[in-house]
Order: sequence, then structure tokens, then C-alpha cells
Amino acid sequence: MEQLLQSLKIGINEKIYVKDPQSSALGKRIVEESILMINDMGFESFTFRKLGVHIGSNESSIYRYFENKHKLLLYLTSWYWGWLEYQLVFSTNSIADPKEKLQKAIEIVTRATKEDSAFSHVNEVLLNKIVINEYSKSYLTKEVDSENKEGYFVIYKRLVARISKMVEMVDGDYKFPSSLASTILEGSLHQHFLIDHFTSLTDCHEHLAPTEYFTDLVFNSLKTDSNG
Amino acid sequence: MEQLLQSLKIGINEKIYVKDPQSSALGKRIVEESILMINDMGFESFTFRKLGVHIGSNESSIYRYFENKHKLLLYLTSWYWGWLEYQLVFSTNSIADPKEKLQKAIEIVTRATKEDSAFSHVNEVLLNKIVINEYSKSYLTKEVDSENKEGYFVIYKRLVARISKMVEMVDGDYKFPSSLASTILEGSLHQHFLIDHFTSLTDCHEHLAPTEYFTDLVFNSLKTDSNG
DNA sequence: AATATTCGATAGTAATGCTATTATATTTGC
DNA sequence: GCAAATATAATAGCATTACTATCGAATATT
Repeated sequence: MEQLLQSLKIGINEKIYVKDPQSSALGKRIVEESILMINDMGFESFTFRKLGVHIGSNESSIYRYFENKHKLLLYLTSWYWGWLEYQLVFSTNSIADPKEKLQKAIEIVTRATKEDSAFSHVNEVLLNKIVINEYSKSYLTKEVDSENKEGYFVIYKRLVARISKMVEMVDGDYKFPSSLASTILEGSLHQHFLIDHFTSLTDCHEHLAPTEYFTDLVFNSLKTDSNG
Repeated sequence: MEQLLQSLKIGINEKIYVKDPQSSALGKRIVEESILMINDMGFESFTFRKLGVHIGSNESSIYRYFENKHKLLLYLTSWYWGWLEYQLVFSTNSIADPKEKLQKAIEIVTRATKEDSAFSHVNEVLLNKIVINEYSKSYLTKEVDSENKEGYFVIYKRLVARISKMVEMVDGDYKFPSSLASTILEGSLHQHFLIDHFTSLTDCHEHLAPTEYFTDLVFNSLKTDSNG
């Protein structure tokens, strides 16, 4: 696993960046430190000027990598979904039984990221928190449609499509495989947010994870050989 | 219904505004026109200066009603949830059968707002769109916890609690009533967003509304007299 | 008629979100 | 080992944003 991950490069739409941040030390620092800063101060307060000061570099240098902070957020979240997709494919690949496969998929995408895999400059634990707190801001904009056309959300869409297909493999008659898949992904982020800030709005907590909730939700919705 | 609605005043936490916008003509115009503008240009591009120009009033006058545009968003969304709560209570009040009651509740909170009830200066159709596109920005901030303590989200929380209780009335053994309730509310906003911008991520559309999806999801999760 | 209250107008400030230019490193290709 | 290409740093500048403060005029209240 480690070796595989060492050589993993997540393919991100080239239009998202001006210059590939993976291509230089400064680019990597921008990604690395922006994750820490956005996590600490939130996306709204985060600016390229502050990032420049933080990494001892210049604001204008950062603009050579990303047009603006919105694009940086698109980059970071794309990276996260690509990373998650990789884990999903890797972990479910060898599972033949559709139910078991879907169960594993739910587990992968709904669990909290607990360990930084240390194979890159990206801190996945913090990035997971950024995705929970900031992802929806990347698409809740007036530019969604044009950015969608440009392919800025392909990785996320592919991930939903993969889960949707797994749902179909379990129950070909189910009417809402895509809605269910998007509910799992987006709903999981939401439940994790609720655990942190609105405990009264969720039943999930440390010992009853979102994974249990979504597993229950999904397998009660699908007719399987054993229960239908 | 009309008469009841005429006299309806949605009780919004006084800390959200500096001066009650319902208390003056200017206040009402601020609310009224901000809904149109946020809908047109999105919350990010919307500013008090632009609103001032739009309503032929002064920026500083708007600040006498709301500290900043974030508070205005909190006000608008609170108003929306209060309005929805009213409809929920009104429509489910007389229903005795728990399943039927829950079914009705799902219908109320997941449907798209299609008509402006015309009893106030608030355009509910546009406000519904604002909630779909902007609501999560009101809580995905670094200030959530303190604002939650101040009671800025009470209406929304009460709405989730109401639905959660209805779920419990249908199946007292179900382990995730609050998570399910929050999934219905938040997931519904998300499905409506997907219908508008990411059709491949949802199975819902004009003739298969989110209501059908969530009804299916909920009643498959709950053990009821008839199916369990 | 006196007095609050409200509102409009103007001004000002620090920060944001950039862009442009120039100078200095650093890498690389020969 | 040197020149050319490229990358980065430093500085400046600009329009806009998100306010705050002050003052006077209009309006409502008693």
C-alpha cells in the first residue's frame, strides 16, 4: 500500500491551476500551508496575502499558481475526492459480492479520516475537515454551471457515479441510485459537521458513527436477495 | 388560511438584527429587495452599498438594521424556516395517524416553494431558492458555536426536532431519528440544488420530486405496523 | 412647539483581491 | 562554465469591500 501510494498522483483538471503546484517546492508549500491555514482560520478569513506571509513568500508568487482562492479550494477538494476515490477503488476492487462491496464503499466514504498517510505534502486529516466545513462553498456559487462545464467537478461526479453503480448492482430496481449516492457523500459531510457543532441534530457520535447510520439507511432502502 | 397568515409574525431572535426590519417601511424594503438581489447576484456579490443604491437609500441606513450581510442572511433564512415550521404545524396538526403525519411533514418540507403567499413583503419562492443556494454558508463559519449559543439557529433546530419526534412516533425503536430528520431537511435542499445544476447526481426531476425520494427513504428505514 | 427618532449624505479607514513591473535568483541547456 | 530561460521576490498601485463616524434634515411623538 505504502509503495503504491508513494507513486500516486491525483489527476486534477489542469484548468483549475495556472501552474501545477506539484511541479515545484513552492507549489507544494502553497498547498501544504494553505491546508493548515484554512483549517485554522476558515476559508473566508484566509487570503493569499496572509498565506504569503506565512510561507515567507510573496502574494504575487501565489497568484502564479492559482488565479484566486476559490480555485485553490477547488484544487484542494478535488485532490481530496481523488484521494478518496483511489481508496474506494483500491478497497472494493477485489470484492465480488455486491452487498459486501457497497457496504465497504459506504465505510470508506463515510468514515472520518484519522490518519495522515504521510506519502505526500498533503495532510489528509485536516483536508477532510476542510471538505466538511468548506466543500459546499466551492459549488454554491453563481459560476457553478460554467465551472461544471469546464470539468471542475469531474472527480466528485465520478465518485458519486461509482457508488450509484454499486447501489444498482445490489438492487437494479431501486429508483434513486444517484440520489442515494449523493446523499451518502454529502450527507456524511453534514453528519460529521453536526457531530462537531449541532449534537442535538444528529444521533451520531464517537461510538455510533455516520457509517452505521448510512449503512442502515442504504440497506433498508434496497431490496436484496435476503430481505426482499 | 389567508386571514391567519395575515396576522402571522415569525418570531426571530432579536440579537440577529440591530433594529427590527418589520418595524418600518425601510426595514421591509431592505428585506424585500435583498431577497431579489441575493437571488440575482448570489450572496458573495451582494453588498449593502449595492442594496442601498437599489432601494434608493443609504448604505449607512442599512447598517442601522443589520450589523453585516451575514446577519441579514441569518435573518432571511430564519424567517424561511419559521415560515416552513408554521406550515408544517398547520398542516400536520389535525392528523392523528403517525405515518400519515410524517408523510405530510416530508411533503411540506421537501417540496419546492411554488407560490408566493402574498401576505407579506417576503417573496417565499425566491427565499426558498436563497435557502437552497446559500443556507449552508450561514453556519459553515468559524463563529457557528458562539452564534449557536446566542440562539441564531433555534428555529431550524426546532424544525428538525419536530420531524425527529414524528419519526419516533412511527418507530420508537429507530436508532437515528434526528439524523434522519436532518437528512430530510438538508438533503432536500441538496437534491433541489442537484436538479438545477448537477442532473447526473440525482434521479429527481420535475416528475419525480425529492418528496418521492425522501418518502421512500424514510418509510423503508422505519418499521411500521404494516411492514415490520 | 419641543423633542426624539430616523434617515440621508459625506467622509474616511483598513483590508481584500487583484495586476503590473522590475529586479534578482535559480535552473538548464549547450 | 556561461548564457538563456525560467521562477521568484519586492514593490507599488488600484478598485472594491466592509465597515464606522459625524452631521444635518426630515419625520413622528407628546
